[in-house]
Amino acid sequence: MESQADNCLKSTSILDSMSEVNLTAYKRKEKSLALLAARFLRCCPSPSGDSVIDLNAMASELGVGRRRLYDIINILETIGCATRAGKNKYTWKPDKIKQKLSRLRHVAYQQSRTEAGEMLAGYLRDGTRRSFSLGQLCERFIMFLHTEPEGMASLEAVADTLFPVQEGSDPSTWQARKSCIRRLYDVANVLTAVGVVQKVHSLQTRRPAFQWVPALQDRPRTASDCIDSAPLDRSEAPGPAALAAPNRTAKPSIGSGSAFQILNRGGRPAVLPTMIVKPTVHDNSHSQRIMAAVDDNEQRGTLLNDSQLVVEYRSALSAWMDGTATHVLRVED
DNA sequence: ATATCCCGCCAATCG
DNA sequence: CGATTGGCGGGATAT
Repeated sequence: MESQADNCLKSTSILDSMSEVNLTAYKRKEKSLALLAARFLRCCPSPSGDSVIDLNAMASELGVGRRRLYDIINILETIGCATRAGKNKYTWKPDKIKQKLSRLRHVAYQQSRTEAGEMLAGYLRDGTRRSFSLGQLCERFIMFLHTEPEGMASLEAVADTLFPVQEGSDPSTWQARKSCIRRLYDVANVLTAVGVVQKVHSLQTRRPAFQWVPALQDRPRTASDCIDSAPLDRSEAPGPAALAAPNRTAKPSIGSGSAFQILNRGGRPAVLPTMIVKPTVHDNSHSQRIMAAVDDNEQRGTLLNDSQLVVEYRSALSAWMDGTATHVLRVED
């Protein structure tokens, strides 16, 4: 039932049936999950405090079948801003996002990459029940970003870890990996709509990737602009500037100016980058301690050893992810 | 050609 | 059973 309403054609329509020819514009973009998720969020009761979301109402409101809404709800659930409240009913909890994300980050720093990989790998094979639940992938995706430099990674990179595949593996394994990536697109798209991540283009790889959005406020943005993004980074030569300004940066966060930027230059191995931190302000006792150590290091003109670097990086990145950072991060080679 | 990823069939699950 | 959830991937659309 409910065919489309996009007609408004003005030309032929003869008895054709549904070939491909003319008529146009079918606009696949407008049907994207990302856009639908954005509209979905706009329909969610904005005021804090829990409220109810009715799938059927939402479906008719957005003029879409329920199937797609499940994709969105699943992600929102794993992000913590919604919980099942019964048949066709969900409770909207925008205030819980930050809490859930913090938890995921904590876990991310606890386990190793291999552990993460094994988990999903375990899904495969086990009878015939190989499954990539959107929720699981969503959590893994988020945790993975937390362990990547600048909280950025391409979906292929995510798949390489979550679903490692051998060189001479059988076709079915590669097919599974492909399927994994397809799902990751779904996850990334709704996370983009929520504002947790943003699509960017890796400076070195030049390939599309997704990056964690710093300082996500407590509630999801009433996405309306988060539509697609236009990263575009033409130049190839870092040039003298060497200050490849932070690509995105939507807007200056509210009140407290969480001045914190990561300047990256030169292709570094896909590991944690070497860096020097320059303290400028400090009001957070926790990060203050971290910065002190780094500052000391700087005066000595020496670099911390690898293990220490990792710790420093993560601590600083952690603050960045939270939007509580009050220092400038400078990455050097 | 390659990167994205919409659409909806149909299998679990629920009630 | 029918209805609700939600894997999965064919193949169309965007670049």
